[in-house]
Amino acid sequence: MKPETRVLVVEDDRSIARLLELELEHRGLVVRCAHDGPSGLQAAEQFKPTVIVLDIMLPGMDGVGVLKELRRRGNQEAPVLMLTARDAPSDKVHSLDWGADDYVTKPFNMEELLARLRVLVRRRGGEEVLRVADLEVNTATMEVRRGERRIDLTAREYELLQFMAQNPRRVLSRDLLLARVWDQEYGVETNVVDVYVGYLRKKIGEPGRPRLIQTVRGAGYALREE
Amino acid sequence: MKPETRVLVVEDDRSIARLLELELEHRGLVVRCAHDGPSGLQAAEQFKPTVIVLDIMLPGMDGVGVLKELRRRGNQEAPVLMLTARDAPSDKVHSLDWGADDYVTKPFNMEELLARLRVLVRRRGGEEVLRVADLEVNTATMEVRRGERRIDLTAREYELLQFMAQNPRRVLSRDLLLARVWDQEYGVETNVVDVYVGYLRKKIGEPGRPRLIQTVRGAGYALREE
DNA sequence: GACTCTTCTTAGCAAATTCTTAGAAACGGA
DNA sequence: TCCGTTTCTAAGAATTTGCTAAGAAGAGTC
Repeated sequence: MKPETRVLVVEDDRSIARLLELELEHRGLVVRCAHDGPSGLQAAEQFKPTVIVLDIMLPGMDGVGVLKELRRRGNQEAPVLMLTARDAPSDKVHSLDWGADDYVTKPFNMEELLARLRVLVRRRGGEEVLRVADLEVNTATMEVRRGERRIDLTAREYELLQFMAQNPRRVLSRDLLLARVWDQEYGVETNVVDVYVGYLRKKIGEPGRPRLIQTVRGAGYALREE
Repeated sequence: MKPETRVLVVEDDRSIARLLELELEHRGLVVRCAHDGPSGLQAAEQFKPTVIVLDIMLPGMDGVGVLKELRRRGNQEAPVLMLTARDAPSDKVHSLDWGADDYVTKPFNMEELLARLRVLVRRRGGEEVLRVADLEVNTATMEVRRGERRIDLTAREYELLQFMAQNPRRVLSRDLLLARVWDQEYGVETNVVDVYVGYLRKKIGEPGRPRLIQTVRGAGYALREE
């Protein structure tokens, strides 16, 4: 997930909100919390989140109301993940119907929530095509092309390339890549990153053209032209 | 929902019928009520509804009978939402089996009923025939063809294929497919998806042509040409 | 009750992927 | 240029993943 992914959590239960905030921040996301409908709406305007986690039960205005209002305004593109109570099955139908993109029932499993969040972020805008020079990464179909040529990547190779394409020009340290692509804790001794950069270079390289993945000695790698 | 959406309610309990009528009209739908099977059938002919809400328990001829007759006539394209009693689970199977498109158990939640109705209407109004290469999936008749060849699928196989056809080219993870097609909670360990993809491949495959359902190793499956 | 059809599980094989290792190559400061 | 450090890469071991056959369980049908 992009480091600059912004998550708005709208949840009146402070301890749940706090838990979410900590977990999400731990994953490198930028988090903002709101504890009722109106402030949630306001935050959606100001904070411009990439994705919104919305509790269906809120004081003042319930989650469905917030959702409706968000969709009515129309300027709100962020996908919405609903938090619903286990014993209110009709809510699911309802919220999906009003434009929620997915839902998780409380009490939720954090891994599941993160997984669903990741899906939403990835598919934001439906078909997101990342471009660097003549390299294209389609995050919906997971297709990678270099000019006309289609490139087959393994899962890991793809994840690495997608992450780099989401952060073009930026120098990404091995530690960062390990954390984001390999989910590794800090301080593991390995050179997988180097190895995979090697794989990618071999696959996306065009003879006679400069490499897109550049080595920044002592710092890491960067995906960029020239 | 489109304002010109026409709903036929076939329900012998006058107060329930009336409630539905008011609620639906309040949402801008055009409503007609019938209180027994034969007049329901007649109304279906004359009123030409977009969608039919049908009680399974009716005097004279029960809902399943009406449904059968509707489907037998064939000129009746409208999707049918069944109203079933809570304690008659076998009815559900029956009615879905006879061509009902969805059902709601009584006593029903009005919001849920509306949501389901909306889904049915949208499905109708939307693309009826999904196409990927020379594969056709008719969501109205549930017919599947590959070129000239008609393909017989089981219910599950069909649901899986329809979902994939509704998301062509896109890589669909096993988790997503489990959630959408199997209604599974997150985190279940199973390989049903793989097995059913295998079934589909065997049925929709054409010798000497590349498979339409592609495996994206480590990620999921995608329905696409080439 | 036997038969059929469908759904789903299990288990084992085959193949692809992931990651480690270790030596080669490249780099940059003196 | 030389040398220590960093990066690259080939090769192979270990693990994971996907596919399929076979069959159990359940429901419907004759």
